[in-house]
Amino acid sequence: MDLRQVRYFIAVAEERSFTLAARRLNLSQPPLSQHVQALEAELGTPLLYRTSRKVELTQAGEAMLLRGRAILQQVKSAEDEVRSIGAGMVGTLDLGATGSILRGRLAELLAAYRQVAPLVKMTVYEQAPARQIAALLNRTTNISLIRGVPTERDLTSKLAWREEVVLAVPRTHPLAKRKRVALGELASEDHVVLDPDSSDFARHVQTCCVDAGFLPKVSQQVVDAQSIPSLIAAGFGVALVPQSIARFTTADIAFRPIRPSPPAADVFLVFRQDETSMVVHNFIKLALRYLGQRKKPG
Amino acid sequence: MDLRQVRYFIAVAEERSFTLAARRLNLSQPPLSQHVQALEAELGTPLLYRTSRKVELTQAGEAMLLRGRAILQQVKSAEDEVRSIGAGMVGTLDLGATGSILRGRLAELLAAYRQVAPLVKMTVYEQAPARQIAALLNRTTNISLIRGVPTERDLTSKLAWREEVVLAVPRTHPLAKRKRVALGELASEDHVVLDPDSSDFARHVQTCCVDAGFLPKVSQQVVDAQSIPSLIAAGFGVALVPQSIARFTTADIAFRPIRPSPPAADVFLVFRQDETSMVVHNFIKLALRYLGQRKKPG
DNA sequence: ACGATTGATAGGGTTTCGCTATGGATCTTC
DNA sequence: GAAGATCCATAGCGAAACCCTATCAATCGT
Repeated sequence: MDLRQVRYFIAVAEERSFTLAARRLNLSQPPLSQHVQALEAELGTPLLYRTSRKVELTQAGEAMLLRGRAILQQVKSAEDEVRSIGAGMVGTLDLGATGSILRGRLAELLAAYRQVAPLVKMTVYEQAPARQIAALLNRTTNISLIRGVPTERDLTSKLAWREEVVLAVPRTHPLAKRKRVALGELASEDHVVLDPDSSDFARHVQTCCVDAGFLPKVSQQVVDAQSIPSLIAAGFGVALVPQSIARFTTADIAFRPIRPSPPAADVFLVFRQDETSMVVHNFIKLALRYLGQRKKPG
Repeated sequence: MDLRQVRYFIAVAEERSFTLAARRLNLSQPPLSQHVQALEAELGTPLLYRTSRKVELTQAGEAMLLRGRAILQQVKSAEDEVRSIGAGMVGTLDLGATGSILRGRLAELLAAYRQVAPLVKMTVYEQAPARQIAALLNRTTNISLIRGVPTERDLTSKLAWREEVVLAVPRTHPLAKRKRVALGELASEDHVVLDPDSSDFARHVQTCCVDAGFLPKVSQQVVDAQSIPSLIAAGFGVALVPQSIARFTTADIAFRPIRPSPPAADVFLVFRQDETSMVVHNFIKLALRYLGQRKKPG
């Protein structure tokens, strides 16, 4: 059985006429007769009761009409679905990110993406960078956002955005009065730092300080970047934080740029090199375009 | 989209190889590649991720595989259904018959038919002959069993069976001692008769009696042939009944042949000349064959 | 490094497809 | 009531699709 035969038969059945159906199908009448005959021969039963004046459906024809419509509908539905998946507009997308990135700029990125591809089922896993790499490699996630490029050969990285390192101090602190601060001036301060085991940003900051000639004196170590502002406000000292953390600020805290500025903390989109999912590629394409448009968001 | 393309793609997807799939399809490998390419081009997305060493499904391919299987299954199911209907093994069959015929030989005929075509939904309407003709003409029923051929030009009749007219008398009646009885001998008897308005058999008997030179003296008129035996047993007189009524007999009654025998009451299968239902034609064919095999049932 | 295997591509013969022309049958119209 | 119109089926022909064999490019295994 051929879909063309089904389409042709349905046209004849609906028009109750070979001639009209042929017109509708942009076809001449003879091949239409032949195809319907072929279908009837294959099914071993007449589908149409023909007189030279009118065409009526047999019972088998009635059934064939209903079933044929259902088949064509299913075919169309399958085409649409496959096309959507192929275009990366339908499917699943599993992301990995650390809490600070997730609640920072990633949230706005995901919101923008959801507007473009609302049928994609997104899941975000909040995990430490090392776990994210592992998850990418064992195909638990498709994309990760991490600071720094992983060395694994199967992974590709693309720069998502750069975050300047800024100083967070209590408003009562002497440095709060300054317009900008040099990194070396923080050698004698108490520092609130993130856990370097789980935070690439913490390691980045540590490297910057070592390059500036000192090892920060740790008054408090935290796991979640969001807890830093309240600790600063409570007088635990100062902290070097990504610029984006400023969104979680309170009135008690001031943020000041570091000058000369240390290297920015770069956030990368990381994914498998052999990734086949069009959803993933589509997301990456849209994300880079979106992030490129607004390099410096509020 | 073409069913062949779908079949070919499914083979490749299942075998994870063009070469093996081509072998399974009794086809060489190049046209297989081309058909899959054509399908991918039409859907605007790759379905397979090919290296020169192995073939894997893309997400779109996974969806296409599932949908394709469903489509082929539905096609096969449709083919089976249409074929069955075309062979007259599935569908509906509405019959009309009078009570005596229905509870007589028709019951056994329907039982035999049900064994052959158990999927046919049968409905039997018990109605007077005139209503049966009307029901046939307005397509309420497909087939009727009536005595005598209707005159309507749109109807076709085929002899189903012939029923001899026999005499029913109480065992105490003088005629019960006879081996056979002539019709003329019944001129002076009291007769239990069916309603001639609703019974072709009653009219047939009446004609026979008139041909024999008398008009039966009616002691009692009934509508249902089944009530005759008990009335005979109760002494209401004699009755001329179809042979098949003997199955409802009791010990108090004797049946005797009429000699010389009057014309038999012929029962006909009647149906529309333009009937298209294969169920109907199949039933008629099977019924005539079945009835022909056992002309004289017990 | 070389042979074997896999999928893609090229070219040719056969089948299928769709078109025009025509036939047979019925309905409409004058 | 006969002629024309309409409808579906058939016949014959040119074009397109299809499937084949032969070959190429790339990768895997020895």
